[in-house]
Amino acid sequence: MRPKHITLTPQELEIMKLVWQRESATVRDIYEALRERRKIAYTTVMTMMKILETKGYLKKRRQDRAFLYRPTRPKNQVIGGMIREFIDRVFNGSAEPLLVHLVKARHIREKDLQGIVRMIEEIK
Amino acid sequence: MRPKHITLTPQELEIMKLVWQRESATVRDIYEALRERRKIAYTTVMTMMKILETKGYLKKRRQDRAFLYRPTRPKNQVIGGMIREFIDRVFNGSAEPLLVHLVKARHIREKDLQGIVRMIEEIK
DNA sequence: TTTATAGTACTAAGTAATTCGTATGTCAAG
DNA sequence: CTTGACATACGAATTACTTAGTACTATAAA
Repeated sequence: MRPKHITLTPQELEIMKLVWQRESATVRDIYEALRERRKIAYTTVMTMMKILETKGYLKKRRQDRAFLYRPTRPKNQVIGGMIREFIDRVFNGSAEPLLVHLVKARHIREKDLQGIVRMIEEIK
Repeated sequence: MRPKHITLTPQELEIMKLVWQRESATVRDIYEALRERRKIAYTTVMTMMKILETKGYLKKRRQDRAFLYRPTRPKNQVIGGMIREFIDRVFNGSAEPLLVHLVKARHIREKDLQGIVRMIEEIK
């Protein structure tokens, strides 16, 4: 049996993106960054960051009076897990149909497609 | 408050996949297909299919005593919407980082990568 | 020293998603 | 006619996710 995949919920991801941008951050840092986009309470952010800590995505240490949070895992690794979960859920674990969809649906600009071709050539 | 899902939830998707496979299906058809994989109640499937109908993903007509459900939208269109939502949420709307990730993380088999290169060549 | 401020801890409530039980109706077999 | 199988309708419990209020603590300012 495949181990249960614990991925980030939408709001958790939103916060993690901001922490990754900063390397480390306090609740207030993230609160203010979120506040620029929408109404949210300080304690809501605190609760979410505490959840992210218990889930093992953040670790904290005290800095002066407040906690300073740092990511425990690199962004690429976590995002990779989310892609994996998406592929499992939507395409039954096969990545190729996703790739086909991306290319065919023209979600990608022409010049980026050429970059992809070069990348593939390098790998093989 | 969590933003309402504009796309299919995981369980809704699981059911829609089975309906798409069959072109049309009764609650019992889907119930039996799901039952092969996991324990689930008949009425649970019925509730989900009713939800999918009110959300506009399925339409029904009576066949003998039971309802026969049909998809209202093609699979490709719905899956495309889910990919779009994923890209928006995880990559802030930009598809290239996803593509790069797929290629670099070796989620794709070598021969499929070559197929992608051919597909790109055809497009341009 | 008293008060205001900035922080955490704890609790709880609202909403979405998932699950299933019970009541009820209909039809066919006995 | 009665019974059993199978279907829907309706209601509701459960779990996950998101949000935020209130109480308390420590520091800084007056």
